[in-house]
Amino acid sequence: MAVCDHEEQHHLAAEAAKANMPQEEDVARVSAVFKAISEPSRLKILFALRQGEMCVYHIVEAVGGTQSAVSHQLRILRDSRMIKARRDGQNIVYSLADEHVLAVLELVCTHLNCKI
Amino acid sequence: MAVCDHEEQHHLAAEAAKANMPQEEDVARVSAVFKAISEPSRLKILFALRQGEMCVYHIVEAVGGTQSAVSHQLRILRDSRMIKARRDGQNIVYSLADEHVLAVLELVCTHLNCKI
DNA sequence: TCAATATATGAATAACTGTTCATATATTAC
DNA sequence: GTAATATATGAACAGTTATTCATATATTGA
Repeated sequence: MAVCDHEEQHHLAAEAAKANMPQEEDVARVSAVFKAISEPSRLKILFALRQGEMCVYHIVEAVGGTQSAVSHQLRILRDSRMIKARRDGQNIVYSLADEHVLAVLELVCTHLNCKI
Repeated sequence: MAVCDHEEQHHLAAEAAKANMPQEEDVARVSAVFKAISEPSRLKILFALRQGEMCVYHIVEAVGGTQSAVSHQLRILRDSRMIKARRDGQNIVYSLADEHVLAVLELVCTHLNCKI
């Protein structure tokens, strides 16, 4: 019956895990954030915006790629609330949504021991 | 010539962004970490392991799905160093790799204002 | 050695995602 | 109003990824 040498301990952990598992909806929300910042091209946009707000033209200049591709990526980052946008005349000016964004990036970079 | 009303400011930011952009390799490493924890099924495994180490059988019990699917996900999490494994007799016992893993999860949950 | 159990893995398929291209919308200047 | 500029978006295609199924490996106990 025992499936492993730690049946009692692991079973309790599994029960606790089920009891404390976040709701599907919250898992999906967290997942969406990580997915948004998991593409290299989107990561580069976030790294670029560390320097301050920029309009699309200059983001393209900073990260490369086509205007269309960057614009699609900006939408995904915006939908997942990692960046915010404001219109300024003909331009849309983007910036990081809040201090959490940089904090997450820095935490992972620390974890990986890579300087950014 | 000016592409936006903040040409000077944005151009400087873009130049700084290019100068401070992490190397492709580092972007890829950071990207890989976020990708690893961006799938709902893998996120659930991490949430489950908050309760302590568990063998595969009990992880399956905690998060659902088939043994094979969970095993594939465990490999991805392991390859990206989010979890670690040790053999214990017939079982492989998994646990979170270090305190950074939970810290990142909690940071994002705080950002989203969802309790986990 | 053999059987039983726990876990891992390769291949195939289905679903998802990023980019490109063409085009649409919005703002400004005339 | 029209032209020019900045940005966004829909569709299509290509590349990627998660799951399933079948099977392989590793450990234990007999």
